[in-house]
Amino acid sequence: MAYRSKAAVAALESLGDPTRRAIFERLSRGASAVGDLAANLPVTRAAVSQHLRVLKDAGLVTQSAQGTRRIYRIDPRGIGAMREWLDAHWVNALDAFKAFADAEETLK
Amino acid sequence: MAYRSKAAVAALESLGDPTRRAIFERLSRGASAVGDLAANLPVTRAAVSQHLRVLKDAGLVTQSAQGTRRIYRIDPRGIGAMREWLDAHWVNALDAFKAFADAEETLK
DNA sequence: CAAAACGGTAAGCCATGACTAACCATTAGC
DNA sequence: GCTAATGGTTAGTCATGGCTTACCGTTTTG
Repeated sequence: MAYRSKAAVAALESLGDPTRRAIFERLSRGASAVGDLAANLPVTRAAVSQHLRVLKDAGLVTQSAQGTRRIYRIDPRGIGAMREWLDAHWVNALDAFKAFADAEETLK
Repeated sequence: MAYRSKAAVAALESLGDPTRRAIFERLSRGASAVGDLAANLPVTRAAVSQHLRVLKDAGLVTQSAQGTRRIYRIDPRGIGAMREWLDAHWVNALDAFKAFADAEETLK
């Protein structure tokens, strides 16, 4: 589970940036090449390339070559890791909240 | 849905920071006062207070007074918004992936 | 093989934001 | 009412990281 949570942390870190979120959202609607992504964003191709590297290192996207074009697409595993992280903390939070509510109750 | 996704974005933005994640993880294991949080973190109380404000604005935590102490606890709604955001993009990604796989198939 | 298309990389600039120190406000307890 | 406890706020510093420009490598195409 340690490596899972590490993946989740990397994913959270990555999606904290607005531009990376924009890239991620675009890719979730379909795979795309670097230049095509950059054409629809207010930053240069170089910036997009750098962001894609971060997203890839975080396990959120995968890359495949098609001639000179690099096609990027969402890697569902990255989302999965985040979901697990969120769910774990959600369960914790609900337990803690329940305990809190019970304690409140017994005080009355 | 717009306001939901806005909440999700704020949550993602917040949890991009390591210190805020540490605070969030601690709170998911139980409510805590500002001073107690700071005592277990490598930053000052002031920094923790600032982070808590961000987390609160993002809908990830709630606050309640107990004497002079401010008790912070996880707000499950924040996590919920993030889950929805993730799930929406997950579905998109899976659809896109399926379409991609089908296209690959028809090429053979 | 030459030129074009496509992207990754390096160096450098600059803005954002995380942090601390100092101060102020509120509540509790003697 | 005075003191301690608790924490929010402000001003200012500094590092992180996002962006651009320029350059280089690879693959395709004529």
